[in-house]
Amino acid sequence: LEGKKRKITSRPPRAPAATSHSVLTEIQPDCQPLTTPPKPKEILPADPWTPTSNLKMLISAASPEIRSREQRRELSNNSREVLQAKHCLQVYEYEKSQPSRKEKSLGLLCHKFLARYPDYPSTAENNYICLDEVAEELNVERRRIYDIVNVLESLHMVSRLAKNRYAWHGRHNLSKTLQALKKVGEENKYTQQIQMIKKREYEHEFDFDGERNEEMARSFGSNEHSEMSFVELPGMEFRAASVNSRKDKSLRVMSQKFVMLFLVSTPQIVSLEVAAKILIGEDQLEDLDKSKFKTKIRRLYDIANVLSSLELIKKVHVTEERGRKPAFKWTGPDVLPNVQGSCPPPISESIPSKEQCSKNLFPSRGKQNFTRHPSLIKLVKTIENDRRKIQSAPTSPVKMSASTDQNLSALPSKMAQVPAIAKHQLEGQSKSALESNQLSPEVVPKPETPRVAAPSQQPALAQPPAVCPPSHSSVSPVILPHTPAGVSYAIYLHPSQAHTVTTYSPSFMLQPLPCANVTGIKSINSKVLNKTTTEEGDNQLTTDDPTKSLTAKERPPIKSETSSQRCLKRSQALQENNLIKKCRSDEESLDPSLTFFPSGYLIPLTQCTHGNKAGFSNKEKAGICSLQHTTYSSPIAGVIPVTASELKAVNIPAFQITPLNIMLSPTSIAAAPVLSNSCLNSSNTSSAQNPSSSVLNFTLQHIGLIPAGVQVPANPVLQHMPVSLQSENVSYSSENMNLQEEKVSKNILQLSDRDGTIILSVPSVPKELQEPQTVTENFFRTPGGPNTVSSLSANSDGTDRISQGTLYIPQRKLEVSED
DNA sequence: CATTCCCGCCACCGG
DNA sequence: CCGGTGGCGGGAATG
Repeated sequence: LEGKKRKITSRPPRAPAATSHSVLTEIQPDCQPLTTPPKPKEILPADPWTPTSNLKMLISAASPEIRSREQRRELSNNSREVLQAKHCLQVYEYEKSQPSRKEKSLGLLCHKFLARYPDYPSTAENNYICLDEVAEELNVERRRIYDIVNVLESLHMVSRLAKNRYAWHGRHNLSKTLQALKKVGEENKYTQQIQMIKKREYEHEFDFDGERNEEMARSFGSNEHSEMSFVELPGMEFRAASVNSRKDKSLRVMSQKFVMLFLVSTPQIVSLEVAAKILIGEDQLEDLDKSKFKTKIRRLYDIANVLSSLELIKKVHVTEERGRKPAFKWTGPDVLPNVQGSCPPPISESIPSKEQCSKNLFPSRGKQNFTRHPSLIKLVKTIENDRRKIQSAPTSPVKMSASTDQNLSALPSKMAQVPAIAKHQLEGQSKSALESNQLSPEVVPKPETPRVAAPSQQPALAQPPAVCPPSHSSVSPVILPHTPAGVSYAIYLHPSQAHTVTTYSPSFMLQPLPCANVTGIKSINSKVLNKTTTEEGDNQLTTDDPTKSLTAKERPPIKSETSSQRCLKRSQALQENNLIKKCRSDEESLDPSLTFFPSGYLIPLTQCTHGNKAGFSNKEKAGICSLQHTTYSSPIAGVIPVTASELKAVNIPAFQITPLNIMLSPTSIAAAPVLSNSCLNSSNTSSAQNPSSSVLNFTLQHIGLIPAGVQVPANPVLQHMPVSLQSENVSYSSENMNLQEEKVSKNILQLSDRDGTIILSVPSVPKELQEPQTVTENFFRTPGGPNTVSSLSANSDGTDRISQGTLYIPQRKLEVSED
């Protein structure tokens, strides 16, 4: 397998002047000598020597532009023949994909690879992978397989058995792995590091190097131990150990770290740049080696491609003032904080004291969830001890104990039916997603099944409730995980009220109500929301039907419209154009009076039907808003039914933001008086995948915030309650974002984010908002803006304090776009 | 030109 | 010592 094929596939990139003829002559020779045996592409059905076939080849090989150009030219000349040729050509192109580079992309290869194995292989089965075989079958050099396998290994989707041999585990371990990774990520203070980096670049890089370095050093200093090694899963390690010794392989570790970054940062978007810097910085901080950086980026692309194939992330672009940067968005399953028993990990940025951390991380009961990590040891010795105990504890041959934990995946295949469903629900299911993907990339199945806090509601398979233990937090939010459809159903109670509800009483359960539309809220929203735009892109896999989506955006008839099943999704172009117009028109229709949610936050509820997911694939296209039936009810006050389409419009956030104090602080949320971490966490997880995602995000944020703003008076009206926002969520919206969101963002408050760095901007501030706002973002700089803010920052010592700062108002908005 | 990232050389390591 | 691994970076394809 020498490099022969390479020659074959590669042809003159551009043969502009070349007539079909000249090109042909050139190509022919090349084609002939093809030596690579089984290459599909080489197998040309028709006789290669025919002019037509050559032409076909040529064209197919040519880049689109050339192709079209050529076609045009040809048309003018001998249209007849050419036309035919063209036709054939097209057929060809479809049948046999063009030998473009994309065909050989790691991502595609990975897809092929993954297609060979089930996501959830039965435990008993021997799922062995022979690298040689695979390489051969997939017709690629082995080297490439290593790339794939290495990142799969980093996720424990495979493990090495021996030379050339791997065992396939599929996604059984995924959730655990992710948990572990998240944990480690938190321990490593990745969040801070990210902030650090962003902050830095923020301030024009080296302007204040001295200061920066100090901070940098400090932040990194705490995690000196950074030479993080491979994170293992308890059950897995020795298996691999038999043959696999070095676990610190860079690609593997890099992959893990990369994933950690996603899990730890709140808008689950990580730009390559930041990732690269962090991954480099860990080892040698301040080694601004350019080539090194470049290499790192290359590697990250490799990893990202595989992760993308796994549908854990997807490529997006974050547009800032400085143009758009490549980034990736986490689309994988939301990672639950931890085992049930443990208290929910704090919000990503707020790192609890070590003791606390250790407690949280290592609840005495949940043994299997720990990762053995050196860095941890360094950090907390006590933890280490705990860990040992835990780890040393006997582990059943089966990877994980299927006990009460959420390891449905571990369930024996017997329960096949149930488990299957459960799994899907639990973890973002990829397979189905893949299939569905074709239709609409947008819909990413949400891992968790919706569950209600009330025991009664729990599905049979019920995993541990997402709810945090009552004892744990003063505020008891009821959190419902997201549904695949993207409808989130979390209910947050007013702190005061929630407070009383330690156990989730049925009374709080949401019940579906007839759909009624709520209007006016949207208008409100428009004022407060941040502006973010997401361009929808699609990857190769996704085929989007532009036509469909458009209609949805139209504002549904207000008030009486019942089931407005509008598809909010629309083509990018349309989106862009329309948005603006839309926004304007929409704005007019403000109806402030419609402030319904007196006391708790309303969160869209979906019926907890397991079946939901199943359907998603179909619907996505039709309207991502298959949510139409979703009803939202306010736990406390009346129920306000809202149709899905309205969902976006309805957002709570609007008035909630109105409150004078806006605390934006991803990092310091913990500092908030009464705060339920669990709540926050769960809220964070919402990703912009869903149609209403952006709105949801927003909502969630607020929700999360609410708990933080504990001070909320009993008075249902939230008006002056301090609200802390998790800006991250807000800043970015999914591709499905609809007009309202857009306009919203424009009109009022802008929360932008540069890659997760939160920036709060208030372009046009409503009077009510004029007052000083509280922003909790440590590194807010004071550009001299009119707005002053106090920022709450977390100090290294673990204490949070509030410092004065100025609200930073960026001129640019953050845009996340897919490409 | 910039972004992506394929390709495969070759060091390294385990057997 | 051999063959599997996989770091690494040139530079091609693509945007």
